[in-house]
Amino acid sequence: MAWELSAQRPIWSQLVEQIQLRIVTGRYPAGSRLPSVRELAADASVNPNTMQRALSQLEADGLVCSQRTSGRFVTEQEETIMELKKTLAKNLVRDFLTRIEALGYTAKEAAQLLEAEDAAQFRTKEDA
Amino acid sequence: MAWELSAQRPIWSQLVEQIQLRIVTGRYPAGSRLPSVRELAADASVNPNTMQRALSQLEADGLVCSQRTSGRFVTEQEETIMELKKTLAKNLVRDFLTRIEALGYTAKEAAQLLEAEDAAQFRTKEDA
DNA sequence: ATCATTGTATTAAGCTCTTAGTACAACAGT
DNA sequence: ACTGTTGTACTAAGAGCTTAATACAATGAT
Repeated sequence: MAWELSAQRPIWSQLVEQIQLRIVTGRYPAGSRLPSVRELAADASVNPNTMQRALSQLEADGLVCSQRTSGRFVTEQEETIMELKKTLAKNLVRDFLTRIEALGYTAKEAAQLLEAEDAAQFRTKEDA
Repeated sequence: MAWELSAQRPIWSQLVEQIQLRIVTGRYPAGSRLPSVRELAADASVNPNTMQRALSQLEADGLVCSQRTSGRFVTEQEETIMELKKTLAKNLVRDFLTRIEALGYTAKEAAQLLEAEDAAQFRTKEDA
């Protein structure tokens, strides 16, 4: 999955989310070394300062730690990562429920919409 | 539902979404007169210019129309409103599916998470 | 006719975000 | 010892968002 950045929100914030995603999905495994700030920035077509800001945030959250001159590493505590994954999922679900109910749908109807959309995506993939 | 504004995204954009919500849920019925720009701005604790920008966007989308000096009115075409509701719901579902799958969950697991969270919310409401 | 209210427009200031460019100390590899 | 890479820090500029403060023409109510 490449970097997907929108101008509608702070880029550094989107970078935080997408690096989190790469960590919880194992693309950046626990304890592994991250690409350098400059490398990540170039890959995302973003200024190094912006990437640095995102990484500082991740470091403040305890998800990565920097070794000053040898690079930056993902935390070795796999439990922290699993917990993050659960939190992200729970927030996603909670936000979705809040929004869909604000629109006037019940949770049951939301589940039906979800099934319908999933089936539609499945068909699209099959056709491809 | 009061105005819920975050500093993380452009306020005018959030105002657009929340006014859309008030329209599709019938709080601002089709054909009805909206509060004045200044009134809405004061209610949302926002600068009139910011509210004006949101309303201009809604007008460009054909959801409201202004009568220059007598006020602004919700479109009378209820079909437009119903269509917006469906579109908003579909986008919500699609985005949720995309994000939850990016986290590593299948659509089925997502549905289970949804049920679990809904049950949790139900319990919370019962306790209150 | 008068006056308040309507949408709309304009200018200025302050803020955050982003980019660009530069710089420095600490370490690894040679 | 030297060189390149590392994270980190700083300044400057430009863009967008928000607020503040006005201003104006058109209309409705009185």
